[in-house]
Amino acid sequence: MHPNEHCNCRYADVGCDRMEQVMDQISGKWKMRILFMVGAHGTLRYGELRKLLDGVTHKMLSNQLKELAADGLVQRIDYNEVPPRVEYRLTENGEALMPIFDDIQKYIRRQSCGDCCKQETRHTCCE
Amino acid sequence: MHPNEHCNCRYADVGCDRMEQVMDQISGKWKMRILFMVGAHGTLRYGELRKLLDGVTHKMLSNQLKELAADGLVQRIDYNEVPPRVEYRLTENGEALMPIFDDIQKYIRRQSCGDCCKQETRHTCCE
DNA sequence: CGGGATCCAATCCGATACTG
DNA sequence: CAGTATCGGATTGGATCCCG
Repeated sequence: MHPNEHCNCRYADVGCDRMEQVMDQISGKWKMRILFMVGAHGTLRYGELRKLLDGVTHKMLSNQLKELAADGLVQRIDYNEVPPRVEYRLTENGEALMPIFDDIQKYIRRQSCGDCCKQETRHTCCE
Repeated sequence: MHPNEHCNCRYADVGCDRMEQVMDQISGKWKMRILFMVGAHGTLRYGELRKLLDGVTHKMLSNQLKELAADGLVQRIDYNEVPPRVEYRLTENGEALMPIFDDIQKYIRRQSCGDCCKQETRHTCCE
């Protein structure tokens, strides 16, 4: 039985395999952080991304980037230079997931956001 | 240095702790699936939810539900009956995260979606 | 029926060392 | 600089049993 047949649920895609696939692709500790950071900056070198993602280890970042690239969400651009220079940016598909982060920001703004940010610079989510 | 100060990134909230907190709350293998399923159905008993989430174990579902409740995303309603009857629904905060799933569906629809759904019933994402 | 407790396997993940 | 390889601890997750 399709889950929608006997309930009044609001989404037609409950149980859709592709939904689960996408959720898998962006769950995990670092996936969303990486997508968000790369998407926000447009283009990032490996080392820059590593600095921006607080606490990520070398291993995790390279693994997660490899998975995101395999899933077609980020693009890896190797300039074949010495020393190496590699840039990451979102693919068209990856860009298409960015609205998720707009939603999360809207979600944050609708709540009281007193001390949500430790940094001195004020963020839009705190205004 | 705030990550936005010297780049042209599109989001003001890069590095915002609250963003990371929310990402943590919805990452993990089952969190998004649970939120999506409960949100889509409005109200679900524990056993119903368990049947709908393919492959979830007793332990995982109860653990993840407890975390989602502690994070204020789902509401647990215990009717104190024998045998027990417990219902779950989204809190106001949980509801506010639902647009994420609309985004994922839009994301799916913009791609070729040939055999993304095994079920016989056609889903909107396949049309 | 809706959990909690326990034991154990799988995997995740961090630290470190190494490479072109 | 941008990775890969390896080890080991921490965490996740499954199976089972128990309880009101």
